[in-house]
Amino acid sequence: MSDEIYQPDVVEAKWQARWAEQGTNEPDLDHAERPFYNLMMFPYPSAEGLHVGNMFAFTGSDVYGRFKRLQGYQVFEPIGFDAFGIHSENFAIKVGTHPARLIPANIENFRRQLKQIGGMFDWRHELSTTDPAYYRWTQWLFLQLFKAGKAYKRFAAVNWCPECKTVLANEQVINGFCERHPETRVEQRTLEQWFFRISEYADRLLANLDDRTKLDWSETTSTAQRNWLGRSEGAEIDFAVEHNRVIRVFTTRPDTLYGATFMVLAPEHPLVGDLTSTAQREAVQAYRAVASARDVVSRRVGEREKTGVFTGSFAKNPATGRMIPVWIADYVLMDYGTGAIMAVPAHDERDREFAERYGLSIVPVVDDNGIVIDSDRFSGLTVDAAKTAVIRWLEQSGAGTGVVQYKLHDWCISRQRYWGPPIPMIYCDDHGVVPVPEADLPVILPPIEDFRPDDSGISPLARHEEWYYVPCPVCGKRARRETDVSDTFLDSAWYYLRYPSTEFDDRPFDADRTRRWCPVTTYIGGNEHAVLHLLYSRFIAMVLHDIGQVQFDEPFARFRAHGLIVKDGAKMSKSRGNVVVPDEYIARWGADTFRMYLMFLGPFQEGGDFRDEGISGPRRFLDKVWTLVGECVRDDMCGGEIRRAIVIKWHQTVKRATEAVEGLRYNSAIAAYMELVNLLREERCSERAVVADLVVMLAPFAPHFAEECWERLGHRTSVFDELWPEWDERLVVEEEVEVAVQVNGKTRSTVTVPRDSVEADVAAAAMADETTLRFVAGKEVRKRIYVSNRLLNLVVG
RNA sequence: GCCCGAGUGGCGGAAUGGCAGACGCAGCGGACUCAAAAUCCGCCGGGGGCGACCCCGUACGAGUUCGACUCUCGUCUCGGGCACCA
Repeated sequence: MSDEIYQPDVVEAKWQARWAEQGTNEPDLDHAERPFYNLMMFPYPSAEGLHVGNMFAFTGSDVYGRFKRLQGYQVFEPIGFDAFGIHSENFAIKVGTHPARLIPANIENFRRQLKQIGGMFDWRHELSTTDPAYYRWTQWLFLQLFKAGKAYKRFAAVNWCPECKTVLANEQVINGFCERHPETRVEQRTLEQWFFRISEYADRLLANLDDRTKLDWSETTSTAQRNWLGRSEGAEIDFAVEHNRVIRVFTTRPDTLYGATFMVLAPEHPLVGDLTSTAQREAVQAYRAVASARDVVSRRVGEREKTGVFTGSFAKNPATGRMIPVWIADYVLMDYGTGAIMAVPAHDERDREFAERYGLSIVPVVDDNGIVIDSDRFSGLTVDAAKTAVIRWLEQSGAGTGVVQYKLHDWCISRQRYWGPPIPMIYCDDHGVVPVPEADLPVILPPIEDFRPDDSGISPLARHEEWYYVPCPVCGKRARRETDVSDTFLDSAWYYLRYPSTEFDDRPFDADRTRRWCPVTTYIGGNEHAVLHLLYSRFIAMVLHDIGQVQFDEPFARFRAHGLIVKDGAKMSKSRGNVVVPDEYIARWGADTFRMYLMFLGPFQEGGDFRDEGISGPRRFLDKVWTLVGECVRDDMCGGEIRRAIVIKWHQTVKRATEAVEGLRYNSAIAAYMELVNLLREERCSERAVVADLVVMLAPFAPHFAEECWERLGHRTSVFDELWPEWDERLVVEEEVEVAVQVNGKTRSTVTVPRDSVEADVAAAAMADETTLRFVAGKEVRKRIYVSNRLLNLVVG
């Protein structure tokens, strides 16, 4: 190979092969003394392959992992494929190829691309969620939750597309219509489905967000989780109705109880039937029919016009003693609070709109200053004081209690689909719901060809009798399998636990391995998973902790959300047609240049704009370093004494780069390297010690390039067996510094003084400076502010 | 509507409250070349001055401070998330 010309393709092929041969990226998982688990979100292997956004995310995480390795950690950086799920299945249906045939080809392509960009992946521990050796344990996980009482079955509303003949996820419903059939209105159906009791964990999921020892996360991500958990403090209050029944409501405004002039129940509320008078029966039934026909999505976010129907019944306001009418309306949701509200039209916009439409009375009970009025003994209190006082009164009188509500709902994990792990449950006429014995796992997903969903509302698996019928594990009589598969988010809720233990086929995760490597040291991923994936993973870890399976209850000690790559001002997406395919850039410029460019275009946590022109800069930079290394090898040009300015810049660069990389400000680290190289070139210096440090610091960004340079410098071992350089704080500042001289806060001049000069000396130098004097002449210096080695401000007047 | 995040040259962006625009891209001028590419040297926020230099400038308006891109309050714009959550 020519030493003079940098040929990325040759260099990259050489080092990728050598890393594989020598196991460079394979830490000793059983004996690592400084283990560092560097995790990135595993991709869904689409047919299109990895795009620039994926490459950006993976490279940024890889840079950090390589940096930690150079700091002396044993870094485990695994990768895998999130290959089950509705995306893969829908794509398979669209192109008419079975997903089991489609996915391996996609994975093969992803694997090629991931190797191509030079990630520090430990390929011994690759996994795919579709592998029976993996989903066996996903099913095992379900059984542990079932045994712990954290999984249960109940009826719940789902979106149903009559054209697709299947259940849709909420994201697949666009304004009440099917994503794939824009003319077909989505309906609501009620099916019996499996749920996990995540809402039991709401307070713990919330509390840990504030515990930095367990959870050091991007603020945007923890804020998103806080909002999603949706904690509200308030009260549950009972309103008496006829026949000794009560309507229980939840409110965050117990202070407005005296202003509650009517009640509203969700149309599905179980008391509606009993409360409906004969005269109103027909209207109520019609309204309920309309509400239940509407899909789940538009029921929530569709047109906001408030509609409702009077039930014919009245309830007694426990504070005023007045009888108030009970209505039903679909703006009240059955799955939040108690499914019933006390309406306070004077102080709630929705209630006001409803009251105005139907001519219901509006009674203000809070004045403009936030003081409660017309509320008996609570009048005159502030809103906050009244909340407390009303709750105390409710509790004393037995009419209600103070409660905390969360928006978080239990996690529905049933999918009436094919491409997922079958839920490992069996239904027996005599023994009811029976879990599949753990020894019988995995319940293999049968390789059926008619995997498309049909009209029945049950999974395609139900059509296959040879699979569907199974002996009851208890009595051996003919029983039926659960035909739903589990949510993809269950696959990804525990994959980090599997990675260190992929070679064990008799346990999901080895206890020693898990203790050594978990929780994950640093997790980097997209904020689109701020709630679902990251929340579900936390919940699963808590359950596993509580049943004694793992020692931690938070899976990701540190999480950082990376930014988005945009193109032409818009997020990259297929529909916009602005997706950039990385392969051609890598072929033209080399993987290292591509990595450098991605890391240079903006702060990693903010993302940036992908522009073709920008990529030549990092390539020119690498070419310069290549030349510098060549010069260093031939003739270590300023060997002996290095110029002072270079020593200073060298130490500054180490400092800046160390701090920038640790803070994921990769663009700043690269800029620092460029400045150092520019100076070395100006000074015609290729001092060996400086060049060697530069190559090491460059290694996380341009790993193949750095390895090659390291070898050219005469080394036989991998550059990743080196240690990241350290700086000497005393050598970060020049012996002579230029201090800015301000007059009344405006910079007017500079003076050069010895480093760490005292204020009086700097002031003397300033008063000898001609430019400064022009602004000070004839005026009295009333005050001086001195910032050591930086600035002197003279306040004159 | 609510909650985050962000507004700095032609562009991407840099600045523990201390010389705004580092670094890179693009552009302009020059060197080398028969020529082009590559490479190298120089210029590169706006305005004024022959010049040393001066004035203005970090979305907008106030404030705190000796000093504000940075902190506080308000306004506007963009991006993202949540959303009939009582």
